[in-house]
Amino acid sequence: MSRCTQCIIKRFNSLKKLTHDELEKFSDHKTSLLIKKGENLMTEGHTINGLYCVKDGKCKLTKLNTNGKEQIIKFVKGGDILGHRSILSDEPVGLNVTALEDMHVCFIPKGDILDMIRTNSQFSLSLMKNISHQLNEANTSISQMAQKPVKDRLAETLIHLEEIFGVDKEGFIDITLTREEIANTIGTATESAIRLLSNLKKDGVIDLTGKRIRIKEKATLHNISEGY
Amino acid sequence: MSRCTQCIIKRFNSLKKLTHDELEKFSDHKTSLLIKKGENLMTEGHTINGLYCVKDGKCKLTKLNTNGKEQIIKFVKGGDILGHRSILSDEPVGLNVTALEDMHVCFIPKGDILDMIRTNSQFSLSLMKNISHQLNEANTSISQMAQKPVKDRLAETLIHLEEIFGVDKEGFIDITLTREEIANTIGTATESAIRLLSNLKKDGVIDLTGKRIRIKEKATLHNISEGY
DNA sequence: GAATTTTAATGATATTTGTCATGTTTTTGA
DNA sequence: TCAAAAACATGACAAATATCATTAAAATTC
Repeated sequence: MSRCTQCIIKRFNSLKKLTHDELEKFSDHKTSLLIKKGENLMTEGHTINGLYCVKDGKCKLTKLNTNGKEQIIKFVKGGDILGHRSILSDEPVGLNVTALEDMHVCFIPKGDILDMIRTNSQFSLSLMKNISHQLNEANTSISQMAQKPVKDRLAETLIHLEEIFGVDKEGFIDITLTREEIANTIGTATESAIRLLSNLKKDGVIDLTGKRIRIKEKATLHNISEGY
Repeated sequence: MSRCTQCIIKRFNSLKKLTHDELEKFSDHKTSLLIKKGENLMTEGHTINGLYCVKDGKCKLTKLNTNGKEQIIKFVKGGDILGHRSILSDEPVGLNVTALEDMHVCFIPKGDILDMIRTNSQFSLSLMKNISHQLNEANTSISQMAQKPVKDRLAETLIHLEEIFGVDKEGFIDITLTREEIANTIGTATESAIRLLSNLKKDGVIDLTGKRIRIKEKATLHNISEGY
């Protein structure tokens, strides 16, 4: 099995704060796994006993509401880590993590992570920075969900998706989502999301080819996201 | 000036993980301040260089949206700490902190906090736990804002306010908020909040006496919050 | 303590958003 | 490759929520 020391992915997350020897220790205990498209890596309410490092693939982090509706809280791609919030707060997992395409992830046991936090304060600080940043993003999201109309939130989401996943060679946002998933991201009915996307296309702000979305006028989209 | 070692408040937050000597060090550098009702302790976008420990008083944490509307993200009372998210992620403050009544807070410089994180891993873990918990709460909040109707969110908020602030001897929730602040918490128009509160009163679920709110039927309120 | 400002309340109405129904297109899987 | 299922699209309508206008009540200030 490949070694963490050789893995390029660690450069993108808190594991970059570890020394060669520390990484070797992780390598000895880690397991690699493949999560196929549609499968769950973590499930809301369950307990996990370790941290996941996403080598590649894309996933959605969701919450099931009391009314049975799925809310997409966040998208995660290769390079990110998952599960640290749960093991740090010693609470069950708060979100479902579902693969949007096949994913390769590594699992590092909780004990190793906690040991490392005790001995490597740089690692510790990096994890705190990560979660603190996420908390700030979440707070912004609360505000936008509460105050912005659906149209504005859709515009915001499209820009955000392009930022996270980038674009392919033809300029389409490099993620495939159903209209329902887009609706569940912005917190609206699927039909509303479809209608608003159609309008944006009609207005020449975006291109739609099946599930593929290309932003044509980012400035306009940005204005819409701010209510203009 | 009073010493941290003598302060009862530290029992309620991460400072409880510090030894007597460590607290003494904080005491030497800390400053106490009074924030009067209506004044800001922190302002969105500003930089702070330390952590605040709230000795007593209550405050609201808000965000100003691009459309000029205020969103209340969280309520904080004596015992909590503030500003750690910002200094840990090395980002500007993300929220305005406004006193809802006079507050006494202590300020501990960033350098002392960061030093302590490096040397006391229990303190470090406690801070992580705190932020991780907050992140989980924020994610839940996103989901509820996005998916639940205003009425449900109001019911949820009333229960939440009672949990945080408790009740006075007559059973009224021990916090004074304007209708506008309640509206800004649940993310709706002030008129809508007023109407829904009046309905809850008419239905005998709550009592309203001016700004004072008493929950009469918590079970009913809980059902409403889940859409029944 | 009277005047002024802020807050609360409520009706009328407009807008936004959701739901239901229906048909089409695309994707999936035997 | 064809049938079934899922996803997409759109119209018609209903429900939720916001906005505007007005009045009443409460709090603040001079």
